[in-house]
Amino acid sequence: MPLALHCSKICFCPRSPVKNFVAEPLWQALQELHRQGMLPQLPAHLEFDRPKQQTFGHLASNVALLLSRSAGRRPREIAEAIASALPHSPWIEKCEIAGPGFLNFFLRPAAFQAAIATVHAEGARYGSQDMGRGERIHLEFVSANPTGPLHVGHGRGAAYGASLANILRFCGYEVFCEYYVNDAGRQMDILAASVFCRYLEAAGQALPWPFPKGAYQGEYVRGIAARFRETAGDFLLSAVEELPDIGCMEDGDLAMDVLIAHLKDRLGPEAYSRLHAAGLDEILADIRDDLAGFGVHYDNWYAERSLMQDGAVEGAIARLVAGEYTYSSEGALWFRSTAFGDDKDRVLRRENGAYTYFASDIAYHWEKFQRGFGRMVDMWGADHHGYIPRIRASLQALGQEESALEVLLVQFAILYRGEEKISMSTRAGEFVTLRQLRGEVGNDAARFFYVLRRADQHLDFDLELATRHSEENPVFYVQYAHARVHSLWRQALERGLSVPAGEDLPGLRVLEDPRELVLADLLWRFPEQVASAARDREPHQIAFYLKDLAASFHTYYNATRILVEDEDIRLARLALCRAVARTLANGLALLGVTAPEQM
RNA sequence: GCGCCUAUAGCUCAAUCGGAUAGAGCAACGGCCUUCUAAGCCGUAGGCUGGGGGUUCGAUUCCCUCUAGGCGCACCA
Repeated sequence: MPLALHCSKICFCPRSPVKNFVAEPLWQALQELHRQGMLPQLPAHLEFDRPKQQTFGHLASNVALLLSRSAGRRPREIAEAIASALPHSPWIEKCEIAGPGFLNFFLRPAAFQAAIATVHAEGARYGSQDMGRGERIHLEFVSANPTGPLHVGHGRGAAYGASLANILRFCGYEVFCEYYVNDAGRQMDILAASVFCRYLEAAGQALPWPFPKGAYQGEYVRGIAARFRETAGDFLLSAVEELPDIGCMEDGDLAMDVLIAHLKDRLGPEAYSRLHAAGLDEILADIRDDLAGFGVHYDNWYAERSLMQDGAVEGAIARLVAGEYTYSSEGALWFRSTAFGDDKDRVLRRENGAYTYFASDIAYHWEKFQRGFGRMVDMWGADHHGYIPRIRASLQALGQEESALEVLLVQFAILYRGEEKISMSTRAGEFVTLRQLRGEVGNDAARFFYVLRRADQHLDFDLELATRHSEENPVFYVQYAHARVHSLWRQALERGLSVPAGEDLPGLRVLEDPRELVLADLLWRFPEQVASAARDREPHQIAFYLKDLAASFHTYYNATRILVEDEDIRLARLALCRAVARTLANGLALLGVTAPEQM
């Protein structure tokens, strides 16, 4: 019977009582009217809205409005017929017709009491579901160049990606998180040259020109150079002879290229690669450690160089060539991306024979498909949005299902300290690192603040606010609600009052206060919210839900005495509070935020 | 110039693939601690959802246009 009960808004959560409580009687009524001939067509699925206004009930259906056309009758007329055809239900108090033809369902307290029982029964799994049905999904996020420590902009991508991974896993997807390491290419050479310059300084060798402005200016480069010199000795000094005079060069980028070419030539492949690795290895280790400390974990770190080494780049390009999507011009090999809607064609192999970043990225995405991922989600900085058309073009040219790639753009986080805006530039070495941020505001506040906005919105991150332990700080607001519940437990035990024991759920029929029902209604909503966040790839929905739930709890707590003498009432209220704490903890866990039992 | 994104209360942001009277927090104002944590609660005020047009039972949401911001337009990554 309920085959067609796929309700996109409610039935994402198979265990939501709503489906059984309202959808089934409604479906029966619709079928009855269908038999009677009033409704020639039935909807493919039922949807419910949660009305913003209490007078509109707990759940609303617009089915009468939708069927109006095919039935050739006015919506209200249909609504009235449906309402009178509804079978009796122990969960439904009444059904009203309102507005243009909405059916507003009012539920009995028993329905909400059942929701509380569900939370207890499912515990840490409450809110989880199988909408993903084990589908494999590849998540790539952060993937910052290993040319320096992560800064607060990367932190946003990290928090967003890790939270999204948690949410998708909770929804039954098999999630694979990967960090793409851009360890090949010019930026890494610039890092190597930067380390070289600092190395000379550490060795007491004066540079014949000022520290290049095209090099990485950050202090961390000095540290890397000093440690490299300790372990590797002075062997790099051979490259000092006949250093090119780049001091007089106007073009900083060109100057770096000249310096890099000199180093490669003078040191030879092996020594140069040691210099190259000195920066890369240390910075990558720092990034891994930083992310792990932030609660962000990857299943794999994928090296761009491995694509070069195992021929994946050549293989992918060969396919493009074979498909006649390429041409040669001005000594370079071009991909005809304009054939797939890109603004201009793109270089794959430069005049000097080196592959572009784009070429390895094509190979990388091709390789993801080879590994069997039917769906991949890339999280990129918003400044890379112009890159999307060419990647999509390459997927099409390679005959891949283009819709399998989702690109989520993460806007920059703009850092403030009160009114003061803190500007950042990696190259100039002026930035607040993620590590500094974590030290200053803590992991919990950082993780929560980062996902408090939609990813595609600019984020103003106020360090002052995040560190303030006050009512203005939403993360403490939510955590405090959780801690309060545990405080109740401690209080009860101290006073020798009985509390709900183990698996046994006390009778909940005494929970009839409107505030209690509102709370239970919110609990009920959690699985729906999780599903919605997963579908839209929007962790902020969880953060907002948690703020709502915490607010409702604080209201309830202030208005209602929990630890009363009457044991039936006390146990029932404690069970409700416990369910709130459980739900808060589950939600916070999805965001990588702790749920302290005491504050 | 072309393309993408954005525009909602004084500020920062929500609004469940189009729903009913657009919601929170902060800031402002007024209340609540001899009682379970005041890191809390209650109340008041605050809006032509940037302007205009279209689609329909119904638009903050979809389409067009204008305005104002952000970002991107490399043989960098």
